[in-house]
Amino acid sequence: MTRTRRYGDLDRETVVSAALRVGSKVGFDALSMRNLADELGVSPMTSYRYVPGKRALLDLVIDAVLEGVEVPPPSAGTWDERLRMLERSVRRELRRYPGLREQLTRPTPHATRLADAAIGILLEAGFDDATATLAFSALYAYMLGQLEIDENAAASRARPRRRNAFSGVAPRAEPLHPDDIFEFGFDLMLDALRRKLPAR
Amino acid sequence: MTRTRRYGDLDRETVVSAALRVGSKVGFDALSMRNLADELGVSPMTSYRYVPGKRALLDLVIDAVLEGVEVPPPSAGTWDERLRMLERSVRRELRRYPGLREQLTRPTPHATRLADAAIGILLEAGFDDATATLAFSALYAYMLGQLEIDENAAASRARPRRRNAFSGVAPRAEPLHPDDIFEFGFDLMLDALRRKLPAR
DNA sequence: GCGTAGAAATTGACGGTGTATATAACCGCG
DNA sequence: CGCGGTTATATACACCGTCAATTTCTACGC
Repeated sequence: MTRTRRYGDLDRETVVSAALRVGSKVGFDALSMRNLADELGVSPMTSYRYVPGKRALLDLVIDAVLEGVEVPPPSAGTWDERLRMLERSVRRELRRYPGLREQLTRPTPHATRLADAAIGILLEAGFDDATATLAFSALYAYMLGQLEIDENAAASRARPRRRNAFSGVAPRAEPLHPDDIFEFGFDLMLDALRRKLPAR
Repeated sequence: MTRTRRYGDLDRETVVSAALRVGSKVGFDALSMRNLADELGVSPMTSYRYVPGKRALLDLVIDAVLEGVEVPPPSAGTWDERLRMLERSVRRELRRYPGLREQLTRPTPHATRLADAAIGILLEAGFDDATATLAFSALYAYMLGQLEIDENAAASRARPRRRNAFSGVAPRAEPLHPDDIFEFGFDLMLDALRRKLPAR
């Protein structure tokens, strides 16, 4: 496949998707410009013609992943249902590529698109600017944190070292599905938010 | 200072605290076994006699920082007040060392001590095992996520590149203090949790 | 068909990383 | 003093991101 590459047929998108592939295979922490070049069947410096550097490449990868998330239209349900769908989609997409999350450190175009959408939903629901902003921040932080926790837990599981729970999955209860853990906290926030809404 | 070092007077604790110092100075991402050695006035491989490797060193650093957090005793207030104090302390400690948080990937002894304490408080409050676990996970995830968000925001601020909000601090509202943002979401969760408590 | 400009890809190097291994320096004890 | 074990160092390896110089290729005018 990547063997028969002809002179001109490399472009930014090909590089980005190869990076996504390599990252998924070896982990995004182990993604390097060199093994990316191997995947492309090309020498290490070649990618630099299509991408300014590694940091920028990762931003592009993130953005490509987030591009797949679509915002539920108003017809999809009430504000809280739509918010849940949106946050679930983002979460699902990020969980598809473990290790990518920690690279999400900057407001890429699609990240801001999704943030704006979430805030928009909150504004429509009747929250004022400040509250909508705060609520978004809370929901987003929660999602990020929950992702981080279960990536760490998954990593611990992979390298067993010593059987030890914690990291959100407590010692006493039998292991719960990450989705259920996630929904629990999300519900807490939505419940409290609903109550903050001015009566209509 | 680190100049007059005599033969035998190096130990694990000295190494760990030097690592904490270097990390605070140059950022924990830029902490290396080599600049750590410089700080200690010693050659690069020396630290390996006191610490198994870099990953383990970082765990020790984390644990040392978390050691400083004390659990509020029952006399300190109601369950929710104590939970808030605890989470605030952890947050404050982690914020003191930006960049350390992303190294918190494993259940070090003091991390589990604090997690157990938090779950303990929830159990005392009257939650059953499963709910206490879930609630802890939610509160902890939220704190982690909020820390991540404002570390990223701080990094963006440091390297201005392009004036752009997002990352939890939305475009429309004037910048809020991270503490206020944090408390907002924390309140949401506590409010909802209080309501879940079986009537007494 | 040929020559050539410009794009595309490569080569090689530099300074950095974590760490395995082998060696040297030191100190206390007999 | 000498010897043994602890402690520190030196050296080396494989890998990293990326700058700079160079080579290879392709498309186009003649």
